[in-house]
Amino acid sequence: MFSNSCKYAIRAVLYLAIHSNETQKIDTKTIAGALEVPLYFLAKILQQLSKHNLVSSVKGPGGGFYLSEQNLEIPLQKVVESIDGEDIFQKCIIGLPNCDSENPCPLHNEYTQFREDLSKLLKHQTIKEVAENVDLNGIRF
Amino acid sequence: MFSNSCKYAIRAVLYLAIHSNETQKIDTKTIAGALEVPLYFLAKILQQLSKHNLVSSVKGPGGGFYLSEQNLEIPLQKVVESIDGEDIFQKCIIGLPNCDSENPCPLHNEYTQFREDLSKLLKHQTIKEVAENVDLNGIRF
DNA sequence: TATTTACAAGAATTAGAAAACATATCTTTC
DNA sequence: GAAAGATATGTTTTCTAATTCTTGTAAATA
Repeated sequence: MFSNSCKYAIRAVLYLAIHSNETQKIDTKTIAGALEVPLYFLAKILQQLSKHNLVSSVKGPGGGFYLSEQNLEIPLQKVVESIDGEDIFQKCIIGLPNCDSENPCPLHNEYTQFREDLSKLLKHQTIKEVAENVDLNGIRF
Repeated sequence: MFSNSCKYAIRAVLYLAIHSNETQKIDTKTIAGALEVPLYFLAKILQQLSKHNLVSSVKGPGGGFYLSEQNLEIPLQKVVESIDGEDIFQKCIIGLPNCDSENPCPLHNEYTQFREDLSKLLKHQTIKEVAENVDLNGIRF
């Protein structure tokens, strides 16, 4: 479903949502250690997210990545789109170019149902909201 | 979600379900042409399916691939599993090793819902049943 | 206050692994 | 002997990973 890059991006953003703020920046090494993902690979992903203004960063001593109040209001979908492309949820599940409700493939309806469920979560909930859920339910990442 | 190989496999099997039978074999070239997929790549996939006894084949002149009555009773899930592995539907959507209902990741519940929907289709419906739906609704592949 | 120094992100390059795609040869069957 | 799958090998492309160098910032120091 998601690429590895995208999985790491989601986890990193949620991690930052919980552990960072304007005055509490976190460097790549710490994040990579906490999530147990490849350091340099994660660094690249964070740079991509930074370039898209989905996470904030400060260079230099005491610097690192963090989520600003603005960042926290972004829907999680933006993170997914910035890594895996905007059409990840629009493509046919078995790869047909012209699969839609008019010409559905055999799996179209089941898939559409899911797509809407997950899309609802990603599109309408902000990073902040998802992260708050994480806190509440003792969810791990 | 599915690999290209798996997408091609699903489409090829459904194509065979509709257009072939014991006396009506279809050669790789024809299938690849109909589905507009790479010939030699598809050939390899069909051989994998054949080795797993998910499709039937006959060599020599007039030979080709087809689905036996037995093949038609196989759930589509077997096709997916034989190409993309058995655990494709059991893995956490953001890659956490110990994500389950006890320790759910933030997307766990939404994903579980989908997994069950799609799994129902793949596991409990035979290739024959899915293919019949295709015929009924003028679905394309 | 100006300058140095260290730290951490940014950017570009290289390398390795895996997936996708292609070809050639062998084997079976008609 | 010709047709068609089976097998084995080869190439290309994409994805993932690692390295190195550059740039910017903060803190220390003279």
